[in-house]
Amino acid sequence: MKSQTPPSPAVQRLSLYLRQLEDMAGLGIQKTSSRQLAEALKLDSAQVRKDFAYFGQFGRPGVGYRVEPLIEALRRILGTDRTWKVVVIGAGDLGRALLRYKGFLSKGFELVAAFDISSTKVGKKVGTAEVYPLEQIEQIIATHSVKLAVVAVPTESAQQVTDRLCAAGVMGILNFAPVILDVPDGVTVAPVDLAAKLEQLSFRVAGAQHKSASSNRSQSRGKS
Amino acid sequence: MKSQTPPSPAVQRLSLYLRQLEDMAGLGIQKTSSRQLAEALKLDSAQVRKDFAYFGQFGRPGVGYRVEPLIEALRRILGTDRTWKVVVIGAGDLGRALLRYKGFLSKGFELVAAFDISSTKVGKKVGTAEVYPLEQIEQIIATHSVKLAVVAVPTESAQQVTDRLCAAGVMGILNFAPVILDVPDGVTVAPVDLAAKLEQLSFRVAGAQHKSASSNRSQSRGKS
DNA sequence: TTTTGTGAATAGCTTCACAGCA
DNA sequence: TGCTGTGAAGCTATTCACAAAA
Repeated sequence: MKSQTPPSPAVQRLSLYLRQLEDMAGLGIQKTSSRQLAEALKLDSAQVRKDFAYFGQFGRPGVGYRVEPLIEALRRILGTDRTWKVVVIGAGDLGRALLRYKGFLSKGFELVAAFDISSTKVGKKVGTAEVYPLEQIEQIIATHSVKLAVVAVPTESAQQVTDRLCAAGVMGILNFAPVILDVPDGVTVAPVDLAAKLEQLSFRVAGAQHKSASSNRSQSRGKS
Repeated sequence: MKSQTPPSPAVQRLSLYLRQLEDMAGLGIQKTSSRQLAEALKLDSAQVRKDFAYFGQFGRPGVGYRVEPLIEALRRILGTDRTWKVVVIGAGDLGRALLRYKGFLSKGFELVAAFDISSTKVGKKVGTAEVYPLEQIEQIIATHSVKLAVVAVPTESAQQVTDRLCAAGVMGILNFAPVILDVPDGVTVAPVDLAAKLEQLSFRVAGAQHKSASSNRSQSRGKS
């Protein structure tokens, strides 16, 4: 029980472990092992054990891990043992696609409202959320105590929207705009740059062309 | 001119440098320095220099880097000095949002076709691409020599669609389905797991709650 | 046996610090 | 002086390998 600070790659893998364990639970599987998890996720089994060890002791030597308790533990660690309210800024194609995506709720994220500058979109319902005018960002974030937001606006308005979100109390931002957002200390940004992801693929594929000895194993990251 | 193999984090940052340089070029800026780039991207200036050094010598001591030549060099390295044809599998909300996104073309990616199982979507045009039935995947990939694909289908069909793509000659896959895809050697997968990204935010925000001494600087990474 | 948890060893990445060019 | 390119140092993360638990 040393409890060092967890490497951030380990925290990212926690999401993968959780997903895999949820899949297993759905199949009625009740126990598993670091080896089984490692195989499914293409990792080293020692890595699985070490990742868990940063957060506590969850397994039993000679036996392995019980699926359900481990799922609960990972959710507690990730903070998704409760439901987070999330707002989406920008009800363009991408924003609306996210609002309609069914997978967030079961993972602990409820999209409670969307915001858009265009009056043709305001008032419409997309998925389970209504689209509000930008003016109401502060009010709705405050009344719902929203801590997480998705930025899906054009690049030009991303920073100013972010400033308002931070001022209104948002602490985590999923950013789809291809720009590095400036945020105050304590606010976390998770960038999603799709063009950059394609560029990484381009690099690997173009690189694999000539030097046929591509060593790089990669379900690439994400770093990402 | 040692040309070690580039660390994969360095390759990811190449996309950031390129984006920043393109922004600069758009503003008419003709030269820059590792310090300037580092500041804009919140990195260390030595890191910027080292990242470039993996691929060659692009700057001049005492002067810095010329923006335009550096952009061209980075595009060549990333393989986006040409245009890649890309297909999108799945014309649901997300697939259609991607098909309508204007930002890919200028980055060197042309969405040439979409595929969907639903006959109500087949035949429609979304963005600049037409939606074809799944049966035509092999034929269209072959006739256009498509090397990159986006998987935006439900989790259950992601692996089988992937198998077909790989068999048809696709070498890089941007995967939005929350599952680890099995691919043959030489094929690269870039996963985009949005729920996992939100979980990372949840972890940071929930963690920052009690232990107010959050040390983790982070435009987090994703890695990914 | 099997499988965890973990110190020790290794590998990988980032930052330092400075020689050399402009 | 200002800035690059780069070995060396320092730090972080992964893998090894084994003692202890079941």
